[in-house]
Amino acid sequence: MTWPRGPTGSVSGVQFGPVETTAIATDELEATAAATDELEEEPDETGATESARSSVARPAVLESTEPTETVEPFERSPLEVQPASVTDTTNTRDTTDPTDTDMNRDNEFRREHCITHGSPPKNAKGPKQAHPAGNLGAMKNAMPEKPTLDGLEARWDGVWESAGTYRFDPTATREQVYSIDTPPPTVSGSLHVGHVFSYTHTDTIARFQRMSGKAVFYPMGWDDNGLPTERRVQNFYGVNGDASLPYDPEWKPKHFGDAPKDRESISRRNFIELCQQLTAEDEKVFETLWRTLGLSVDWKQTYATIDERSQRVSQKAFLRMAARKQAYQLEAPTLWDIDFQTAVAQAELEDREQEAAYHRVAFHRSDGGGVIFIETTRPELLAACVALVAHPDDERYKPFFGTTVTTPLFGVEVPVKAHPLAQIDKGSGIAMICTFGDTTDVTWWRELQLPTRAIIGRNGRIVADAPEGVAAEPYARIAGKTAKQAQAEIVIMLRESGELDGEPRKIKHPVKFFEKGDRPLEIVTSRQWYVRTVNDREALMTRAEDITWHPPYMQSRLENWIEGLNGDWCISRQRFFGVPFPVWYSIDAYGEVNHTNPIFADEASLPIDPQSATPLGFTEAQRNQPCGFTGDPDVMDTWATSSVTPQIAGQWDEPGSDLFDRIFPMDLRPQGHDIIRTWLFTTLVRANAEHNSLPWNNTLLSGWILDPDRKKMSKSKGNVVTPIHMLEEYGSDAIRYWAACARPGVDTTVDPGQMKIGRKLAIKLLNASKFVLGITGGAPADATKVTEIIDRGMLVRLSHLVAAATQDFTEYDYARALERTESFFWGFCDDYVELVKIRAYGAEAISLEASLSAQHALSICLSTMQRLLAPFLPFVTEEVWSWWHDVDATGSIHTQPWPTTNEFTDAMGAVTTDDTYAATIEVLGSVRRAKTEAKRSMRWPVDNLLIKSALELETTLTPGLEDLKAAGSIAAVVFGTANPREPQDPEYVVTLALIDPNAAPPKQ
RNA sequence: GGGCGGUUAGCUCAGUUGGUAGAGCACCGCCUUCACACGGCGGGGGUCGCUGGUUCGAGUCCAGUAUCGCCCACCA
Repeated sequence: MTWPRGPTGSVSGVQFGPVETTAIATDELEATAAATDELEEEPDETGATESARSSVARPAVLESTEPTETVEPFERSPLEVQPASVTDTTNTRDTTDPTDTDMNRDNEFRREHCITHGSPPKNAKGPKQAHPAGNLGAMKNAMPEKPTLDGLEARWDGVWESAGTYRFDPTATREQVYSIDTPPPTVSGSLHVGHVFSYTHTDTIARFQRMSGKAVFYPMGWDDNGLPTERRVQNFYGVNGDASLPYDPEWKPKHFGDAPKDRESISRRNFIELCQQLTAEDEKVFETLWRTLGLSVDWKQTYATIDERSQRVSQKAFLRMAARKQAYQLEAPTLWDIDFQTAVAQAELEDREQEAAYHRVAFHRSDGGGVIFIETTRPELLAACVALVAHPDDERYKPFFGTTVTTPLFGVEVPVKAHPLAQIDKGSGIAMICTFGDTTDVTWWRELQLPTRAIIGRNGRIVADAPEGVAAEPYARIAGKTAKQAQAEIVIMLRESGELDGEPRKIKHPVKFFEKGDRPLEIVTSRQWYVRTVNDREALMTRAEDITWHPPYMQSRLENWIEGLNGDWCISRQRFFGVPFPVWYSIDAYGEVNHTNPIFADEASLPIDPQSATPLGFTEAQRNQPCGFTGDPDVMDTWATSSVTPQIAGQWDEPGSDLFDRIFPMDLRPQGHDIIRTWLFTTLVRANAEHNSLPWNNTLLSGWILDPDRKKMSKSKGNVVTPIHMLEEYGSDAIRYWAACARPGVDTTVDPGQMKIGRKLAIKLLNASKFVLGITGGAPADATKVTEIIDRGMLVRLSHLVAAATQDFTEYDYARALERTESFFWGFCDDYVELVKIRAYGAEAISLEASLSAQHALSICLSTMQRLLAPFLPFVTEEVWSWWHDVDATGSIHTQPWPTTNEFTDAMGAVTTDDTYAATIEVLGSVRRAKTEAKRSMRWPVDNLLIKSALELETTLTPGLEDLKAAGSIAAVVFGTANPREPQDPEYVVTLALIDPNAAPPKQ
């Protein structure tokens, strides 16, 4: 056996205690110290005495047991943790003189071994016995005997609300503010786990910014505007809105959820009141969810997209656009949903694969020279045909350009035109242009200056009267029919006339739908309000580049969209529950409405409803009368309101308020990537035009939530998981953990496994906090007390973590910050705490300085861990923080400063590396592995640990050797030189020389 | 048709300047209750979609390609 070459007497300030006080367990010594000397003392068999003996050396209890001159560990009163059985042995402690002169090293190490593996368990028992609930009341917020996550949500949500923890400071300057353009959820929609997912991402950022010292402006809006709400109100109350009816203040709904099919017609204002009643209920449900989830929203900063402010802001912004000529009105072909009977915008389209059939139809050449075959999927539009078109280079049709043909059945003479959009290889290469079958028709119609022959009505049926020049008799057979019925009839008629060549060929092709609609869109001519976007393409593209995108690749989504813009933004909708246009039109003496000179409302009068308000210079009696006026019947597109959410939340409309200037341009727009072309784009359009600015500097895109089959979750698919159930089952912190693990923009699976891990982490934080605070007594950390190299090494690591996590958050990579912090935290629990807990408890042989060093390092690290985890696990971190901080006096953990590396400067002293700490836990891991391989408990005593090292590991390891020995129950450590000829680990080989596999397990 | 992203252990996913493949879960084994059994320790498991190229060296860079998903498009 090699003699230890380690330090003599004192190791890094660890001073060996007097021999007389050493507790020795006989059995352990017999089992493990066989190679060393005989025992010198009898063990003390009584647990109580052991406990007492070990406890007396604990710095944490000294102050409250015996006022001695040697110990003053805490600046303020620690826990009352001394065991009842404490005896006056305090003074046996000798912290000044190692006096090892009479001892040979063998004895010294053996004794140390005995102490460390014999005492700590009993030591550790000390606080547990000594922490009756009554005493714990001395804690700021009673640390429970058995910590639990249950009930934390309700408890802390209440505290935060009454304390105003998340209130925005309206006096903060723009530089001090961090403002968030929170997405207003559609309250009439169902709650689902996707909400929880993406809002959690935002909340982690908000909490980080708040702790970083920013005044966080984090409002909540409710999107109760638009069609989903209308649809619910119609079905729930059994009513229909009718803009032509007068408001009836006495009117009350007769049905609640049991409405008959024939609906009652009510005025727009009555209808809107119902919408507001119903959505108010929905908002409560959402708020409950958000509070349970722990969103750090300022609940004083709320709005609804249909409330008075939203209407005022929308109308004000509209009037300004109209004044700038950015908004204009036009009668033009419009994308039209025949069921909702409203115009829809390009952004609200989606393609759906539909069954269709090519019908090969003969057009007779007017010169009598035969027929030209076209192929169409919409033969029912034959009566609406205004031209044929082929590609200018198509040799087959070149001869016919400029000539005319006659439409089958209806006998209309139409020109044959050339246009580059016509595709040579599609169908027969020549297409019929109808007004209007699709958007290409509109392009051709406009660019080739063709006449209009509209036959599809706003209800989707063929209109009653044939357009001019169309044969009336055949037309009568399709009039009044739906498109589908008309198509069947036309096929019959074409067969009868022999102008259908062959049978229709079935195909599948994409057809444009309104995203909320059930039947394909039609294109009808109507008068609508538009906002210019196409002409601003370049400016918008520049704005898109100026936004910082998280993740960056999402930028191309917007650029794609901007490049593909093919028309201005149609903002008027022929619906009821929305923001009305603050516009009237005069009516001339003949009853014709004058649309060219709209009468705009005065900004000061907003919000107004032109259906009930009277324009200046008119009386209400003149409404809808010749020489009178009429109100614009339409409402704004939901995105026309949503696109000014920064202005709404910032109270842009409030005359005396400077709030808007303090929060705009905002810092962050979080949202789903599915609404880049709508919400993100339109907000950009509005801010660009109105403020010549970005609406916000960053946008954070969340991914989709997928069910376990990797399908997008949606209500219609019936695979939606109710978030409330998950929150109840796993706890809010656990759900937040799951959400925060997902990188920005990454589609994510609902994963109960990940939620369990989050719960595990939260529970671990409870227990680790309880344990550490049990050791330190909850005293505040004092960086100057950290002296041990091993403690400083851990803090070096911690400072790296803080720097990295802070950087992650700055880059909106909350997930990486969480990953790092979580990983460090488990290492802290498994390695550092295990390594130093015996020293921190302060067994007899350990110096006060060494013990305090561990205690204060533990305090520093615990405080840092709790704060770093606070953005992710707000409930459990507040709970454990409250155990050792007076939350009432010094505030919530969520308003504490975010950790900075400056906090560690003093504590780290001159130590700049974690070499010793790293090497020590590395060796400790090897010891564990060896014990596991020997199928022994981690507490199994090791008599002699041999470390063969190719490098000078000894020097590195020495400062932490006593901790290593204590944590590994190791009596002695021996260093050897590695044989360079043996294949081995490049750094070292650990051999547990003397585990006696036949020995009995250590006695309890 | 244009664009974007994914493809790494059975599963869910990391892998930041190219340098000996990672985590958690699941699985297997061990340790029992001395903060935590809602625990601890350890182990097995991957030719990083495929093919080329650059390089001393490629999961990482380049060029193709397959496949899944998404966005966009003038889809007769």
